[in-house]
Amino acid sequence: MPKDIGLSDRVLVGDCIDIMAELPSGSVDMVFADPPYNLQLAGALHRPDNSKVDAVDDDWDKFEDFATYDTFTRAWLKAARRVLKPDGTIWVIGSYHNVFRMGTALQDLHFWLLNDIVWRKTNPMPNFRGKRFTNAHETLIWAARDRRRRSYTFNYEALKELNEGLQMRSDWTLPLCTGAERLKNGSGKKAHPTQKPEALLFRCIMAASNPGDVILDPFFGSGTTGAVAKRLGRRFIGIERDADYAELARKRIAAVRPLPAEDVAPKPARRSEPRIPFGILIETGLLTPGATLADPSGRIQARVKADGTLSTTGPEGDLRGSIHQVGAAVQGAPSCNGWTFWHIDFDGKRLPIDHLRQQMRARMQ
Amino acid sequence: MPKDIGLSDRVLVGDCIDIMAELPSGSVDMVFADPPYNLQLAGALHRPDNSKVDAVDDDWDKFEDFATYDTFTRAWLKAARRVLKPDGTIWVIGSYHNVFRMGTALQDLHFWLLNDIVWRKTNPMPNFRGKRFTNAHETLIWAARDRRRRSYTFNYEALKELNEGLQMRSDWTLPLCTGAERLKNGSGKKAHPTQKPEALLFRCIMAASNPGDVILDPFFGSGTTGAVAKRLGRRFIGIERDADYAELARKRIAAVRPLPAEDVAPKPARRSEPRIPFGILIETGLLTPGATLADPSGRIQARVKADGTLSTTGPEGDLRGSIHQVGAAVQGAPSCNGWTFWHIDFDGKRLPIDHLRQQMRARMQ
DNA sequence: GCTTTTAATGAATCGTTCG
DNA sequence: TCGAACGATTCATTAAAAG
Repeated sequence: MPKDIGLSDRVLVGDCIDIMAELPSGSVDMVFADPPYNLQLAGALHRPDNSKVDAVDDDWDKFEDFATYDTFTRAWLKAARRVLKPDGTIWVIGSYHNVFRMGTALQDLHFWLLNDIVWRKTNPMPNFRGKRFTNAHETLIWAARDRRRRSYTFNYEALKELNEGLQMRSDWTLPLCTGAERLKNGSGKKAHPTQKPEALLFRCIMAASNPGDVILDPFFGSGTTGAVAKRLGRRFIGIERDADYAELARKRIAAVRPLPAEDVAPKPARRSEPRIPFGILIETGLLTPGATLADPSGRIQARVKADGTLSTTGPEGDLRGSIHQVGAAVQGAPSCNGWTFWHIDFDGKRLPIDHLRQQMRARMQ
Repeated sequence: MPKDIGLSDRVLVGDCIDIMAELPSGSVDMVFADPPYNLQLAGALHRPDNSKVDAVDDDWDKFEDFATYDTFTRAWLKAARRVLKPDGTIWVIGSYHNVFRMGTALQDLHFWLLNDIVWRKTNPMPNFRGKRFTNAHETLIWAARDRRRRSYTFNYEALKELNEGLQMRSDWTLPLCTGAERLKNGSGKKAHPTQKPEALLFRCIMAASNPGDVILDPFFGSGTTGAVAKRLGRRFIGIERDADYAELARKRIAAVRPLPAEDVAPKPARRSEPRIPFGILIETGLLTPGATLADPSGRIQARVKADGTLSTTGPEGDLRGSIHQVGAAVQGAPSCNGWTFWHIDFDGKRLPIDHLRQQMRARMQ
């Protein structure tokens, strides 16, 4: 146990660069940092139902330009590196707005990148204007303080167990922090704009620290890092600029009870079969655009398009849409399972395209 | 069709920075780039059974330090930006070794990031030493040439169809390029170390280009970009430093047959349909002055005037204006699509007036 | 009490055309 | 070039309200 025990399990209020400068060097086992993302939002965004999106437009996320953001990033990373033990590791989380600048800064400051981890959100906010891909993930970078030191903590076996006996991969599928876990203020609104789910911190802390280790979070916010650290028997140092958030975090953590590790194992992953979009059969070449599909009798035919739609001529004119939509339309039925309705001739046999879906599932195992 | 047709559908051998300098500026619709990853492997890597992993250790992947890699990256990105049309977009792909430096360079060169995309590999190479998470993904960055230009190509509807009616997300699950698709040399070994799956290029090209567009790949390698571009009715310019790889790509692409044009046209977006002024419905008798329109619930009503305006009594007095203006006002919303907001009773059903617009469009064919 | 509908919301760099 | 007008656009969850 280090002697600086007095500093741990506390939330310090102030600028993280200043406060880290006061901490003894080489005293921290792991850093988790969720800094401002520098979102650069232009105007208000409305949903199709005309409601306004509650965006992150706080002052703490505003930077004049990339150079200002880089200066800030390098300053706190440098301070964090001094405080880390030689065998320590750091986690940072960000989106495409800032994560490339953080990754570059980490490499320039001689951190050694171990992995980039993708947090796949099961329930992200959609892209309301249809102008981009749904931004459905955030990126974490996990890095060692030094290239040379190879004795950093990585609880390989524990993570493998968490993943049902398979090596934990670099993509983690987890829901957003919503519902009862999301801290609310008096009026029922979210108390902090960017509260992270505890499951995310659980996995980072479980992977890269041991019970009794000291974990530093320089952008403590609502205190998720502290809550999970306490629950998993780790110590923590939180730094937060906003006194109200710091107080919120203190109260939250005070209510947390440390638990034996076996009681906090996450829910096992769902075993359901993965959904296979029809389009992937085309993208991977199992089906060719222009191919002809037919109903079980062979009387109704339709043509496969490159975008995964079918086209055919129905009683009321041209039809184009998904395998399910066109299948329903040609039958005059309210709905249709296109996977079992549409068939393709293969080796002289007429097989449902569900057969191709099974092949695809096997490939994607 | 542009006049520089002579340059497209060719594989040029040489340094991509030199060759791009010879191309006319603003002549390319989309760039796809899979540059060297700067892997920095310390020594040979062995599997648990002591077999050696066939890692990427070619000379083209060796850079002395980050500064050298950055200089190279900025030089080819700058050249690519000059060659791009003002509304063009660029895709780059990389791993954590180099993608942060590419993202930073893109931002510094005033590209405007649109998405980062995660390619989740269904069958990644495991981590043999158990010292890190299985590196199971690579990252693509999709960026517009300019922040201002918002008319870049994004075939939203086509991508949505490829994903069975749901918005395409920023995480794509696709298998590695293996089996018959993987090009082999005479002795049965892989002909190129980093051949990308055609399914990956299919999605990029389908999303961000139209048939006939020119797609430039400055690190052509085995020519996956060219093969998929040709198949989807796009033109391409490939640049490859290694004459043997260029020849491999030429032969590969020569065997590709373009799909029929009708099969590769993306599903058209609604905004590309001809504009119908509301007043035409009245002029042509589809709607009669004096008719009553209502909101979806039927609670709010308005009266159609002969000049194509609506009039109603709102909470703050009489309102009169376009279907959009009045719709916004009665909802207290900043804007409103009057076509979908206002309904009319027809054969006992309440239908949006967009239904009448569809009839009008059909008549005007 | 139970089921069905409706409403709310999440780190968002989210438009195009015409006069 | 700029302002005004047109009009295109959402998924998974949770929770409250309605039946």
